[in-house]
Amino acid sequence: MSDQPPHERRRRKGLQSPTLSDVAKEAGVSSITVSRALSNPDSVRDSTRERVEAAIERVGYVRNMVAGSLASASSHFIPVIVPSLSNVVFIEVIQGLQSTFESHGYQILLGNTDYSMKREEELIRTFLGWSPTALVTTGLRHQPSLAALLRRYRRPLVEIMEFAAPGEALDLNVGMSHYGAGRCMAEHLIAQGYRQVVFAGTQMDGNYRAMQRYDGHRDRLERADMEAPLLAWESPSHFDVGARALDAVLDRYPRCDAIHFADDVMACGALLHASREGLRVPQDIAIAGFTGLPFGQSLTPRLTTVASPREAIGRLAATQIIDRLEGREPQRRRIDVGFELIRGESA
Amino acid sequence: MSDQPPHERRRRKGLQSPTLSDVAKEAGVSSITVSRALSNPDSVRDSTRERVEAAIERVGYVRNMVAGSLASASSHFIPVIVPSLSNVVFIEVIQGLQSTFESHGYQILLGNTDYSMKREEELIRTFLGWSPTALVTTGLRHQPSLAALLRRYRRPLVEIMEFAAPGEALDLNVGMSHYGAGRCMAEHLIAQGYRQVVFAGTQMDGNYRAMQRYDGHRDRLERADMEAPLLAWESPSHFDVGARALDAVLDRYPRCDAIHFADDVMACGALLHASREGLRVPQDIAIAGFTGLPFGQSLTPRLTTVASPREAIGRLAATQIIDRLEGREPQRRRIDVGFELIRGESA
DNA sequence: ATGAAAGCGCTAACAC
DNA sequence: GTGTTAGCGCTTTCAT
Repeated sequence: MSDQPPHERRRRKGLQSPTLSDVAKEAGVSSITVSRALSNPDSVRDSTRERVEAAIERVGYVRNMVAGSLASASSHFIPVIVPSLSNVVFIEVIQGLQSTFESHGYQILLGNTDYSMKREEELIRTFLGWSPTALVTTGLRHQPSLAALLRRYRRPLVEIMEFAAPGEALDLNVGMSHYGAGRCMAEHLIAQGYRQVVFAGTQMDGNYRAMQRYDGHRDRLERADMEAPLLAWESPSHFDVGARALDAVLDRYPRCDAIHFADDVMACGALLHASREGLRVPQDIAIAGFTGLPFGQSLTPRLTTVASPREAIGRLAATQIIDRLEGREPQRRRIDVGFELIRGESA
Repeated sequence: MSDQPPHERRRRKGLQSPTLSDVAKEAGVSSITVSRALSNPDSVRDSTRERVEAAIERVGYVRNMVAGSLASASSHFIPVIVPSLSNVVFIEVIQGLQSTFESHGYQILLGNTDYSMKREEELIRTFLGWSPTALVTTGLRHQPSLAALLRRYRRPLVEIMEFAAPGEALDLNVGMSHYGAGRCMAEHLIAQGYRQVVFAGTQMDGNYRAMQRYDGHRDRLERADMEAPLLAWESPSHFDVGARALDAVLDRYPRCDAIHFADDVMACGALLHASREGLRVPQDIAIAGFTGLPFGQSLTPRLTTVASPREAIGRLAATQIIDRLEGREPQRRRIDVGFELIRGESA
């Protein structure tokens, strides 16, 4: 087609940046050869590749990734859906994913659900329009319509943070047992001799992994014939909330001797507040957390907590995906990254 | 393969998901009408739009953003280049950007330079291949070849974190004076009567904004006929580094009465270490930081620091871009977000 | 190892 | 307000 009158006749906004065929002309080859020299250098002769590279340099070619993705029906994008960016945990997971993906040429598309499953579905539906290479999402619970969609998805999909029961995950899975973590800490508190333990957390409805930790905590306590009161706040976790939680617990449960917090931020807030108020930890009140953030370990007393391998979750999830993409079916489709009890002096 | 005789004959992997023209057929209109109903609903008649929407629903259409971006030579991607993801500061900036962009339908592409200008150039060159709508990058210093490239870039570009001198920024700019922040704290320390102040920071070469703060600090001290020794570490900022810095300063500068840290993380590490070691702050040694992180304000004594409006930088940068994209030229091309001295009890 | 042709699915441009 | 046509710049397919 294109009955070009004299010469050059790009109808649209073209003529801005040089294209593959500009490079091809410059190098005296066809554009497909340039394409190959770029995406699979070994498939062209050395001398050809060198000429192409020189031509690219000369014309100042920048590869158009959008066109490439359309033609190949696959971008190098990998959406990563997390429930929050205010929580360091997810930042560290993202770092683990990012560093691994980056070295393989994949680019993360970040989606933040604010703990809303509805938002998760919207985000994923939008991202699917970008022909993503793979998908990473947080948790095992999704809206039924999204779950149905994802079951039909034919590319690698990893659900992170929680360890799935056999058959529970949609595809790949990297995570830990939050129920187990909660139970583990409860076990420790019982062993330390605490008899009246309150669990305190924030946004326990949306953040159902915190609720799983509570479940583990409660089940273990009930097995020891102890009650397991729960105090929950609506605001996101913050030092201040931890401080207020400490006051509230002391007020409402005067005989309470230990608080099991749903996360380290609250726990540290409480720890610092206790020291300001002249309360001795753990003698007057014991404090335990979850996550294993560095600054809990810099405080005096050091925070007793359960540490989760956050960056490892990111790295392993990325590795699972890359294995699959490179044709090596991952050895294990589900990976339990485990957790570790850190015995500080606070509980 | 697939030498499909008469009709239907999608040569490639097609036939997976429905396309615009499938929807068009279903709705009994042309595909451009469907396109318009999607991108500019007001440009089609209500009844048409409703029929289109119903058709979309029926065939389960997912819009192909890649094809759209190719045809319009513009994606809805906005690359955001930051030097680090381990530093909360940039996380908060990203949150500010993300929340604003998201509500306008733009998607961030995150790039992490690890404080390398070379890496910055590589990242931006790659991202340009995605036909980004705009660009956000950190700082005013770039490799000359990148600066040249960016000067030719014809879409909104914001350089964040530092406030530029007139004519210094490439296009738009949102930031603060780091020199001024360093000087401000030095001023405060002098006014408090400290006579031997050491500046301590990490990665002062790559992180030249920390060096600007040191410059402001040094200039102010020298004006008061004081020396301004600098202690620098290569490792990234961390509580431990702050603790070690405290030891090192006490060892090498026995008469030192105040330490001005390049950031709050180090400063808090030092503060906690001091309390472990039984040093009184500020009587034995005063400690000052920079950033204004919440947990510095939860410690006892509270950290004296200079707070930077991090999320505001993100929001304002995003707003600048959106104004420009929507045809409203921003009132000010450079925005100084300023900083604030927080007087804790630590210095 | 290289090339020619045919789209990928959408939107810009220009009718009507 | 809606349709027709011609690409956007690349990669797939098939041939040599």
